[in-house]
Amino acid sequence: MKHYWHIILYGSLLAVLVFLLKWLQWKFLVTDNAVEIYVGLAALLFTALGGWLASRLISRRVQTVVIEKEVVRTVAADGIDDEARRKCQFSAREYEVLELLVKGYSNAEIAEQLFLSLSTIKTHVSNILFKMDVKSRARAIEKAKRLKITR
Amino acid sequence: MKHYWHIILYGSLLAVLVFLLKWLQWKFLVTDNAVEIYVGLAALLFTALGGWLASRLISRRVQTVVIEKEVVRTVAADGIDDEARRKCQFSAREYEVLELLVKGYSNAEIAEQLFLSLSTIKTHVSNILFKMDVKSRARAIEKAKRLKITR
DNA sequence: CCCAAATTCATACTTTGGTATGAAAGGAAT
DNA sequence: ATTCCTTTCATACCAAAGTATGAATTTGGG
Repeated sequence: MKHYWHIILYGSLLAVLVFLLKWLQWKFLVTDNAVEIYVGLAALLFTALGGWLASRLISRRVQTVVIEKEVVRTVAADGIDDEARRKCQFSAREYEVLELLVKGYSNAEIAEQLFLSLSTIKTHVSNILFKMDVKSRARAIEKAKRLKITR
Repeated sequence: MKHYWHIILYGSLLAVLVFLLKWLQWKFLVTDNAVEIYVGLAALLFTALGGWLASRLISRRVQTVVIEKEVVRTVAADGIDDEARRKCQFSAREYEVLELLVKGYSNAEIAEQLFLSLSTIKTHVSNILFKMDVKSRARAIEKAKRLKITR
């Protein structure tokens, strides 16, 4: 709606390029295989143009999804600690451990399910608690459920 | 990495179109202004191609954003399942302890808040875990939240 | 009043949780 | 190639959780 300038810009570029091509044709038509050159050139140019155009138009879709991001902000307004969220950038493994931890599994059970040693789970859990800024798995469970960190 | 076919397909299409344009040129070059026609045609074709290509390549980003959508939906109204709680037969005090336990508080913190000794809390917690048929406070928290026993 | 249940507290003990530290191996980015 | 991050594991140590048992006090109902 408010992006008419896209079409205008595209039309203008089209016109300019057509004139450019006309000029190229007038200058190089004396040689035969010059045609392929500027056709290929035009193809590349317009492919790039189409790609740029599509990327601009698709970026609008991303912005539409960003509206759903604002719903996240709404949750943040309801009590999500943005600073905590940034600190909570879990690694892939840590998130796996967290999912089981939140289900109430003990370290030994998590180790068994992920085929890892108890030491490894202890390390992961310790790092998770640090990243979540809590001092016990009980608080981690409560916080994770409250902030909807896991499903 | 595993999308080499994109480039291959693009190259093939480019070749085909160049040959097509060559044929158009051979057929319509007798007339002068036919040049603008197939140049415009080529422009449109390659613009569309570029757009399609870009849309295919960019479609991934949109999916990445959608993941954050799942974090959003949270505002579900949560009520207490009285029946689930009655099945556990908690005493008044036990329920008080349970409410704090589910919030992730440690035994010491619960004792402090209820003005009771640590021993008393341990007794209550132990009885709560027995009544809930779980073996750790972590599982108790998970179960209580899943069955909506507390607020 | 008496009984049963609830509440409180303690002591001792075992298990689990959590921290600190170090180290080794593999992957990815510069 | 080197550096950084992740993942893995180990050992040691301290704190917290959980169990078992016993006991004193309170409370509500028959």
